[in-house]
Amino acid sequence: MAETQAQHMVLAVSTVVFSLRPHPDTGELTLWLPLVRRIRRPFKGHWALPGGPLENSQDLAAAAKDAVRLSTGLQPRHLEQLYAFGDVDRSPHAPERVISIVYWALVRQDEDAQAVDAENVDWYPVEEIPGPLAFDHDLIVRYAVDRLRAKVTYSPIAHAFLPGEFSLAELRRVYEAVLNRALDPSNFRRQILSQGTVEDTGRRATGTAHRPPRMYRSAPQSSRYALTIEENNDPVRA
Amino acid sequence: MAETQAQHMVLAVSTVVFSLRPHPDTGELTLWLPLVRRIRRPFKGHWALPGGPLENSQDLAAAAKDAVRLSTGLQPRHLEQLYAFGDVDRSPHAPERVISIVYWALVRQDEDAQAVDAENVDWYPVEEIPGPLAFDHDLIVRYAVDRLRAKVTYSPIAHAFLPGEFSLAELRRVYEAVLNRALDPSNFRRQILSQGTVEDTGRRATGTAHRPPRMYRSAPQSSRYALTIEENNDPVRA
DNA sequence: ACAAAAGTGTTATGCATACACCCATGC
DNA sequence: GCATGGGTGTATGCATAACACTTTTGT
Repeated sequence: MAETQAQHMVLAVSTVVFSLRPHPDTGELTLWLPLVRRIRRPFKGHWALPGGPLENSQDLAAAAKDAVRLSTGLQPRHLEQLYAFGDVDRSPHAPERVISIVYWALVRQDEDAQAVDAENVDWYPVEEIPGPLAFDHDLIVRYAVDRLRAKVTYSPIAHAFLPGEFSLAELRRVYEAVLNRALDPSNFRRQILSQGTVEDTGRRATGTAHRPPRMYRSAPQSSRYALTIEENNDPVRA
Repeated sequence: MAETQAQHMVLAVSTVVFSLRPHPDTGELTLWLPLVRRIRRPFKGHWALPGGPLENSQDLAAAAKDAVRLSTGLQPRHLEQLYAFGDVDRSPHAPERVISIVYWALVRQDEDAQAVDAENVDWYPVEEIPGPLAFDHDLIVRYAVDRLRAKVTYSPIAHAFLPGEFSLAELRRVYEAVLNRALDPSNFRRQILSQGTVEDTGRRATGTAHRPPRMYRSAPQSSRYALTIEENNDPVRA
């Protein structure tokens, strides 16, 4: 059975990598992601998600992390499995059937500034993807954005975009960029503080043109699950 | 690369199948699932989730559905991808590395009564699994139960356990069985009716030993997504 | 009549939203 | 002083929960 499989299937791992950068026109913070221009068939010349075939000795998450590192030189601060895509007809012009296990990742805003893009890699705002992408990657990107937007509302993943210390206004701007809508500063403050997901460092920012804000750090999680270093919600052994 | 993969990996699809049956001791409705006793190494003699290697011409969901049909003769009324498990060390004594894409499914209570279990298949209450299961299937079952419990609170999947027409008390008992706690009948009624996920058939049940309840059917979904026949929430093409 | 479950009404509580207003700093 | 964003206080509406109460059937 394994032999039959082997000749006609490839198992690949890809990653949708999110970062926050100002929009070139409006200057507003928005979601960006890196794409890789394909240099071979099928879909030669189209843009695609970073990824590649799964190596035999690699865990799935490790392969997803490698996709980030190899395309951008960055280390993801949050990594989580999105979905496995494996319809028989999803790679129409490919020699083999491709099953893709897709992850999504967040990178820190300050680290993103030092991104070293590999050959044929470019970043795009999620609303301005140079489509159609290769394979079913348009669908995957849309799904990943939906998941990120949903998850940010009930989980403290937004912290993963920020450095170790941040003001609540910075955190709010992250939420606003992800959700693409303005949030009330005072209510946002109360909600975040009541969650207990951040703690006051006692320090304040300096050099602002106005009242200096308190700086916070993200608090150690008190989930009933043991969390992995990426703070994802994968099923874990107790 | 594909050749290297081929010799050492197998891609399998398994399904966690949930049904509702009375508990043998208490008589209370609880979650059950079918397990398959392994007749070959590795984990010979242990119980495992229904499933098998992915056929080349099969979509992932079709393979998951086949796992249900071949083990129990049943047709799932809800089918949804759970997670892809692929750690290098998850199949320690197997000749090859196994990557499993796992689905979870719900079967209707009335159809379950006609289940025809295959050889070496038996059902167990989810809280009384004859563990340890093969591979990492204990972990998978626990994760699937968590997902079901979470999803039932914000999605009308519970309907999938019930036949075309049902009373709100029957629906409530489904929720109570899944969540494993009692729910206030009056508040439950209001919540369900305000969601608009059920509609009154105009008929009433007969032969009850008390006031006959109205019968409802599940209402057509008005999601912004096109839904598949299984009513899952997989990413779909617009 | 009584038991049992269906179904309605009322109230309390907590959370999200909206928004008025004060605070502290650089210029 | 004034502009700017940080930060606090308060009223309102909505969803949930708790529970008293009425209705309708079979026995």
